[in-house]
Amino acid sequence: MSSADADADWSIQEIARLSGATSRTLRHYDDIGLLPPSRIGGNGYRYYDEHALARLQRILLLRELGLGLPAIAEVLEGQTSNTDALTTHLHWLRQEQQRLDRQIGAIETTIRKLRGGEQLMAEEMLDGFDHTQYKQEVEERWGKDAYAKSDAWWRGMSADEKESWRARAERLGSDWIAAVASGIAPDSDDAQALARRHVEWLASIPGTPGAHRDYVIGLGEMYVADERFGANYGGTEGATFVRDALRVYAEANL
Amino acid sequence: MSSADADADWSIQEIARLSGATSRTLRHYDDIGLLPPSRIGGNGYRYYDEHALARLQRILLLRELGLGLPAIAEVLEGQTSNTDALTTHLHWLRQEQQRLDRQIGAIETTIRKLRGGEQLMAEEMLDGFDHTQYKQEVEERWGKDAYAKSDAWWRGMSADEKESWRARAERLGSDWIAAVASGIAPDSDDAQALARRHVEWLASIPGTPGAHRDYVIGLGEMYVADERFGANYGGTEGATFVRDALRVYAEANL
DNA sequence: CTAAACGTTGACGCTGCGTCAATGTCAAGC
DNA sequence: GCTTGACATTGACGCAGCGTCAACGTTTAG
Repeated sequence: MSSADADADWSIQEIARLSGATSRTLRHYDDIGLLPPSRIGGNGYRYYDEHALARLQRILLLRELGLGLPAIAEVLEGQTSNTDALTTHLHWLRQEQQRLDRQIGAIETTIRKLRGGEQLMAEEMLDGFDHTQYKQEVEERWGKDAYAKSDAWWRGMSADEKESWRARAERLGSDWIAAVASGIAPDSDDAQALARRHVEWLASIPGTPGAHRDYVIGLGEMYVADERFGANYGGTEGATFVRDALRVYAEANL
Repeated sequence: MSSADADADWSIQEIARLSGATSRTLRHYDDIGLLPPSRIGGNGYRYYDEHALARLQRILLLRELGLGLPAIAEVLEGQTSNTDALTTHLHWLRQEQQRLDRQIGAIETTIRKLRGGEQLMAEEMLDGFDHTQYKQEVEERWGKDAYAKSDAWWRGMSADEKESWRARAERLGSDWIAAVASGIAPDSDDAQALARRHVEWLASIPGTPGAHRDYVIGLGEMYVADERFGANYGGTEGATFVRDALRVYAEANL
């Protein structure tokens, strides 16, 4: 009979799995009165029916939108309408976003200042390279004019082009940092995909050897050796990861 | 002698005022070992010298950029370089921003769905107006074709124009909500400036009476009476504030 | 009958202080 | 020498939303 289904209720773990919330969360919602169980067994166990499940779904939906539990409670009590609550919350989110915008701008400015100048990216890159132990090797292999060529390329760009290039470099750095944070290995598929992107990015800089095996490997070493470069990849730890990933990639594909 | 100045140190309240932090914050920084006082009196009082003050300034600077106290400690200990810490933090801020972006998008979508359709803004505005107690008065004064005209105006806009108009309306709503939250009075200068903006915005909609005294006042009443409009201003409370501000403005200027 | 799985009620932890509370100290004026 | 007010101290709770033990009953499958 279907009445058996209609009267059914579930244990705390069962709705936890049905809804995606944890049992701890459900007990918390009970504690603060947001979602009391529909029934409590003689053993103290909490049981929930489909009514409670529906209420839970609404709670989780609003929570995903970022509303606080008290605000959610007001909506469910009918004291506040959905649109009212969401509009208010939307406003607060916009404030937060502006705050982040300002912080990001301030940090970018600070980082650039710490580097000692805005347009030194390219100079630093090759200048830094020269500072490494690989200087001789590089000059022998790719010529002493590599620096000059790249410098001319950089100076030839418009401000917008420079900004776009910088943004691209930052996105790459951001992804490297995320990769490190996620705990994957340098030889994993994801890391190797990043390495490929990195090499393609390098190849887009004229005057450099580009996708050349020893150049890529040497560059990786430099990221670790020179803090100014490592900073783009989340510091020494990140730079080490990038170096290892690049080496694996270069030895396998270049 | 200048040596008297060089050896000076300050009480906790004094550096609090010098730095802008509160004394509670300073005691907290002492508790967690982030900024110990340079000297502790026999009475247990904390005293700070110019060295400690400089350290405090660095702390506050990094804190403004959003870094956590443990991260700041690492930087000051020299375990992490400035650029490393800032780059890592920058990455985390970007993640947060994307999260907010997604939430904002989801909420806007939800609100529009709740309203029952995207492009009903203008229709709702005048339709809702008609539903109020002011319908007769409005029709008598401004003619029955006001709705039709405005409807035609809205439908004549391109998608981009509509979006831009919607964004403008949302910014206005956002500012109203901020005004209410800040606790100012409806007849304050700031609120009246908003009212002016609001009226100018109204006047930009063809087919409406625009900056007409009774129209503006009646519209304000409608915001309170009809929840669909009040939602744009943070709910009933916000709508009431807008109504009062508009009335004051209209009676004084129109 | 037993072990595994699941249930319960506490209670601490995290971020960065704001905010009392209870109490001691110091400088200035009478 | 005493009072007063400003300033100092060390706790300790509170906030948002659960995660994470801990210590201990209950149900269920084998």
